[in-house]
Amino acid sequence: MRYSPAEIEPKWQAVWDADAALYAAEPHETGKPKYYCIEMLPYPSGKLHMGHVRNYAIGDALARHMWMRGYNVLHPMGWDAFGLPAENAALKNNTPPREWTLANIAAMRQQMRRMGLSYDWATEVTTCLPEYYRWNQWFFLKMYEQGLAYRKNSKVNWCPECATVLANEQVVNGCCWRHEDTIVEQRDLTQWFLRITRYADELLQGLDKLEGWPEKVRTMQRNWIGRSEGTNVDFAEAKSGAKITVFTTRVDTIYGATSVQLAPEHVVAKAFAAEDAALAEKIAELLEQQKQAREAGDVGAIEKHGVDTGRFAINPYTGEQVPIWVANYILADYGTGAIMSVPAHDERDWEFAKKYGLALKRVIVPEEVTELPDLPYVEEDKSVLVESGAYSGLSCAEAQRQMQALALEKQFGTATVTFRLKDWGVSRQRYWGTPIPMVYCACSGEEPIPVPAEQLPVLLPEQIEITQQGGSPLGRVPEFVQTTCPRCGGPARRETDTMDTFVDSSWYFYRYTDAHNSSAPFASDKANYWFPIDQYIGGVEHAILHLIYSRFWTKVMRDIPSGDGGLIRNSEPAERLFTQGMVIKDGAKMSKSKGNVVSPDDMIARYGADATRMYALFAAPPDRDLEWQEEGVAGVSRFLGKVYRLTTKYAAVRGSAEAGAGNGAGLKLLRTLHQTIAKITHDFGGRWHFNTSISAIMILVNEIAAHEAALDSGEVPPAVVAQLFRGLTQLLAPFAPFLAQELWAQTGGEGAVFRAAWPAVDEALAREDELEIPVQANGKLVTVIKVAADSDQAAVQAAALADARVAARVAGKTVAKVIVVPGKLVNLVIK
RNA sequence: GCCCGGAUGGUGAAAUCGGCAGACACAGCGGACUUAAAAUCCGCAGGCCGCAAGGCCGUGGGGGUUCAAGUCCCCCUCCGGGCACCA
Repeated sequence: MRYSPAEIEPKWQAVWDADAALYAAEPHETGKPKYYCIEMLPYPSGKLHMGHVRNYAIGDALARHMWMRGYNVLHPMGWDAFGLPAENAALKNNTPPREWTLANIAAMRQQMRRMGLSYDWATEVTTCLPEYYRWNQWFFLKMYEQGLAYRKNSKVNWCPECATVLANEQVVNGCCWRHEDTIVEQRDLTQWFLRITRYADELLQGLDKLEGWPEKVRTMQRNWIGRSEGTNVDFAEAKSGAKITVFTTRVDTIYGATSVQLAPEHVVAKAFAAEDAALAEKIAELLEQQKQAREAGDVGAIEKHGVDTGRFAINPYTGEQVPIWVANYILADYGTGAIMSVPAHDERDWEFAKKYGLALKRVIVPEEVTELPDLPYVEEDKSVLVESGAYSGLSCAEAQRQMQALALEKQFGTATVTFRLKDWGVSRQRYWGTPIPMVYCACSGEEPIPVPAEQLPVLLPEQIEITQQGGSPLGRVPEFVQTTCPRCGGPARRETDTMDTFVDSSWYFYRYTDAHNSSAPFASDKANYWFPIDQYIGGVEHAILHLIYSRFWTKVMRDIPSGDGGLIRNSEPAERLFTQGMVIKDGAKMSKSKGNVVSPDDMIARYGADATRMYALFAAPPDRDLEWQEEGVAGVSRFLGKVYRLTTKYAAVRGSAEAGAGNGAGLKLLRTLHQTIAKITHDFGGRWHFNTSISAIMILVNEIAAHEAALDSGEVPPAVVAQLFRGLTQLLAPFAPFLAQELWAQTGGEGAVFRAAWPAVDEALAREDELEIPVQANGKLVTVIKVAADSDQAAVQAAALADARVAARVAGKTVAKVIVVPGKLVNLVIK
């Protein structure tokens, strides 16, 4: 019988599908430790791609291993089911988004089953269904109550292709994250925002404690949050006394400020423009330049331009008047939209001042160097102030402290912290998303009225006509828009924007713990049992989208009063995060346009799910990019064929365990088995280098094949043969579950192989009794000697020196020193 | 510019704590089996010199520490990723 995954895999798939309890989590009362392992939920595009296969192969191996280690494992799967592709498909094929999405889910669920993934389908979450999204609305109302959800008019990112607003996190290099070549426009719109900035500090500080997260992700989040400590200082416009607050991180350089620079949209700049048509025109020009640079995605490349307003501002520290300029490189939405320009000590200010011939004044010098450094001198450490009144002679840090203290005392400024992170814009002018549960009524003017919680869900109407023109599609559905005001009972209209789909994925993993709760998003005790997630696995592309939003959501839920605490206890969603590398082909990310897409279906049809999954784990360590080579899959398939041939050949051999290891071949094989168990157990506990785990299994199988004659002759005791193949089968279970299950059954195993206990390492059996010790001369290999494992240093040294090749090398020279590293090597220092 | 990764045979990679560089595979070459092929099995395989024994060189480059460096330290190059006139 040849190895035939096409027969084995569907057979076991049917058995597993019929057993609902197989992958189900157990009740909390079980004495077992819990283990919550999840992979990021996919968007139901209709087909799995290789990136999914890799992601799920990693998570599945881990979940199965943890079951075998005796944990109570929660391993769920769900669907990030709202989003634009469903609407686009509707436009193209005239299929309702819901129908399209649910059909895709069914197809992908089927693919996952075919892959043999161990999900507990009883906890499946589909975010586009009302039983899920009603809780998005519920959370939205809670946030509204707490001032965390609010509406404001502002400049927002608009993708013309998506015909909707995007969050800052969804703009990549000035383009849409979904349409890499579509430049995002800036529009003024009134939109809903979630106040993620309220948690900015906690989100930042929490990163230090997330030791189980990749440093890379933590760094990306730190950069994204962009905390910057500084000082707000109020300058006064000389004529009107109008306040111009500037933000600076270097208040110590303020005696060197030679101008104030305003963003083109700054209120004061607008006020000046209103009185001066020529100036207004110039400012409009600057604004246009800035807008274009922003839309080109490279504000950094903007050529600096500015205009002198002819007005002056009074520096509150010096009483000096400095000219006020408007410049295109000053951003209205960072800091206060106004800066003080210190050309002597800032690169940008230096460049700008040189271009326009503005004054410069040196106020910081190195502490010790006698020669004055070239300008701009931006060093802050080991530097002192000069020409700065009473502050002259102070270190920069001390000057900052004293100057902040004065500003506070005289009430013209304050120490302040500025973040790059902006509030999360969640309104989307699209149909296929969660309706925002708000109502507008004449009785409250422009103030929105929340839909009462008992009226949730606000259902998304189905059977509507979808177009991309003219704003939110829901706005053209009168049955949806027209409603009754919850406050006055009169006619009112609903909010017609829907929520960003990242809302859905911000808390979905809590819902898994209580997926069918119809009175709450989940029960706190259930979430508290499973959370935090022990291991979260997904792509690094979500480092500053999903992974920052879901950290925010977790903190919000913790702060929602419930019972004697919050809704949950944990402050972070996941203890450990693993970001797997991309799957590439011919050196590039797989994409339709490049024509280098490898279909998982094809691979499974040709080599089986086991070989496909196992190759995804074998070809590279999981955190690195993986180059897909079909020959490699064929190689793994050949290997599995070898395992099948050998195991089935000896499957009927049984023997009493007390018979002992025997000697020779039997002992050697058992030793390798236990060394392999030790290695793989260790890999799961630490580095997750499954490529080396699988190579260890290959070494074991090669060793078995090399001893086939001894197995045939009966030289190896039957108990050893049985133990060997049982062990091999168990080691294979996390990586090739179908084949492992088949062989488990054939070798007499009961039930599911991945519910059998993970084999224990017999340390004594694993230990070699003879070691190969390399002998070096001055660090270069001379020979390898064999010594008994328990040899002491003197014995090893004697054996090394007794070796003929060593003697030949040493002849006529002096051995100055002998270094013996126990169990490792001998190095002779020869002169 | 700042920050985080990375660079090892023809290819994917291994070397977990400073201790035999290239495990395990893929591709290749040679052989067995076969009328032949596929499949399978056995063997060879970093580079250079050499019939061989053996020697020399070799982990992006340069320096250093050490009995010993892919691994530690300093400097540099290139590649990938993040942030960026952010005041």
